[in-house]
Amino acid sequence: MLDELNPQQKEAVETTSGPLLVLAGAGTGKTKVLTYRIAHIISSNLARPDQILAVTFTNKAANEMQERVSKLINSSGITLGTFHAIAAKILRQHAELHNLTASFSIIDSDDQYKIIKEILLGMNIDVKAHPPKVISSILARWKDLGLTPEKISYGDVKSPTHGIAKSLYPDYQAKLIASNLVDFGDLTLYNIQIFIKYPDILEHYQNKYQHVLVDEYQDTNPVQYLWTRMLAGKHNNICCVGDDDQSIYSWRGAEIGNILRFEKDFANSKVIKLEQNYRSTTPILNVAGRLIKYNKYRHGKDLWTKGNEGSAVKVVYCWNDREEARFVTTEINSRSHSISPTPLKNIAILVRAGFQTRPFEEALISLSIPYKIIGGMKFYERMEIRDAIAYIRVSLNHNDSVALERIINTPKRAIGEATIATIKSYAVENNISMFDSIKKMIERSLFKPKIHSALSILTTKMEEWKHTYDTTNLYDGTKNILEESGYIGMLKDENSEESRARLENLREMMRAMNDFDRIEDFLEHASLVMDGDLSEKTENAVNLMTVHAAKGLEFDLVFLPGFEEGIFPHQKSLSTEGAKGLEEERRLAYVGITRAKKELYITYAESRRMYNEYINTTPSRFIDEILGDGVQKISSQKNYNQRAASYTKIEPKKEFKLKENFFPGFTVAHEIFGKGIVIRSDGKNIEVAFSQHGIKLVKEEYLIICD
DNA sequence: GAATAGCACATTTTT
DNA sequence: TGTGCTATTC
Repeated sequence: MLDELNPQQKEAVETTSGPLLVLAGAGTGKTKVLTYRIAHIISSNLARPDQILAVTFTNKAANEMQERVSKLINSSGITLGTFHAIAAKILRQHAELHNLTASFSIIDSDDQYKIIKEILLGMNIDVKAHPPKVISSILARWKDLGLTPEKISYGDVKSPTHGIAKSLYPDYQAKLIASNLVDFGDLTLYNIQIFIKYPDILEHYQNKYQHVLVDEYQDTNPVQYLWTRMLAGKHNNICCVGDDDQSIYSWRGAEIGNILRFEKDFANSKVIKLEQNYRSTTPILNVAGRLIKYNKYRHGKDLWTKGNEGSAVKVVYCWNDREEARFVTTEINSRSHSISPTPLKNIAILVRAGFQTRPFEEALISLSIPYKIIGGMKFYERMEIRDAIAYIRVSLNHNDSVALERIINTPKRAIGEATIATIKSYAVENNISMFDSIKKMIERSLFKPKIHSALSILTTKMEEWKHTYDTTNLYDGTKNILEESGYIGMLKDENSEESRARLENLREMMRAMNDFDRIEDFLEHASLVMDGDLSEKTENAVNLMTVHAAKGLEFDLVFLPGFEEGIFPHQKSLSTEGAKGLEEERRLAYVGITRAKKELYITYAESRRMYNEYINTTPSRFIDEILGDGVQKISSQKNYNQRAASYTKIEPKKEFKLKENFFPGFTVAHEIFGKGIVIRSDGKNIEVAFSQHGIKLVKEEYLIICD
């Protein structure tokens, strides 16, 4: 088994005792080391599977690791999952120590905003001046640092909004606990609080986990760092794998210092560098290497690869953002029509920020190139899914006021703001949950008849639904709740394209539920694991996503658009984080570059539409930093004209002049050929790339501009 | 209490 | 550019 590893990988796999840091550059076989190490520990009888703890950040990474380990060895029994999932599991064992029950729910950011907003309104604070979103992220950062409400000092208050956050923090926590809820940050934080307060509990886990492995160590925040350290504290067999050059989550509380400090933190530790890259060509690695060398705050690694082939990295000038999109998409189009086409699923457009995707989407649509956006609207973020889950949550846990409020008037039950307000104030006065308050108010006939009957039906049903899953499977149970509540009826009555899609999503969710034994397991999955789309179709489509979302992925052909000052590096990163921000932006660019296996295009536009107007941009400083061997600078237009000559019948010599009305990049429509994009124009004859009919030369009078 | 219209504001990245 | 929120009206 170990023969498949290079010397450094082998050393990392075989160094099983004591603290080990594996600095694994992009594409150097990091997951291979982790999985082989686990297999090696088990097969050499160094530990049993249940004595191994392996932690990742994303569910995707956890799944991949699980899969690859099980191919090597019977791995059942190992604790393998994300920080959040494992911490949730541990917290459920000891929930009562935080005044929770084992069935607590995990809320997402949307629920957080709602709770925070409500507290703000109660405090008579302007929600516009202190947005719940901002406050929620302040609280999250504090939790990342391990700061509980009583630990917030005036030094942590960096703005008026921080001050509001400080004063609201205790109420926020109290509200969560009262509703039997926790947020993301609570999971690991509550864990370490328990570990500190109850050393015997910590010791139990320390004894159990003889080997601890952490993936993407550069992304750990202080609490996660402490959590891992505590759990590995006894046997001290901790293996952290990561790449300081790929630390791109500081805004989420990650501390690159954790990985840079490793040798100081763990006495007698060993550090192994993996530098042989199995992914990219030499030109791509050269570009990546030149760029990242500008960073000061790093361990320092040099990636290399066998063989010297590979086409040059292209740095492309475009005159505006639409032209940039046009260039990229026509480039993709020509690949898929070439003799040896690159499958679309091996092509990615990686943007710095979400708003950049729009011109690409438009251009891809007009050329009829299938694409998928990764990390857009997530399945569980859909309204109907959240509503359904809220119904289930409040049915199982009547105290979950957040879920109750979400669905109390969905479908419409004539319960408006005013009624909800009276229920809440009654709840506060009597120190009971909203649900109990409704029940009491019904008993005392405090509602008007219409509302009285609506609420009494709802609460009675909820008490029934609490036991729905005792006798039925998850599919039927959920269907029952959604039908009896009128939710499905509401969507059926609406009978629109949208409502039918929502019903289909609900069906998809219910089908997925049958993979679980207990409803509680499904709820946990929904709040922690259900990332991306449920339907993991590996359809052949171009991948369009942010660079952040692309971490860990690889593609034959990668486009990195928007290499302009202000976008990449992003202005906000520079203005709020200064030099550190710039280094993180550079790491982000590094991550983007190292996604490419065979070919890489870096593009920049001279003029870009932001908000509503065109602004002129400056090429990114990163472009200057990567120039050198294996880089070719081209201009989108020139490049296009060369190629256009080879596939169209137009005489290549003929000079086209731009006419004001039909600028290249404009979407136009033709009566017969349909929609297309203008390539160039001499005023009378317009060369158009039609999505259905290919490139044609048509007269101006037959075209209309669509945008 | 629900529906509508008008207005303000946005765009960094997310487990 | 579009969306999401608020105020206004029914």
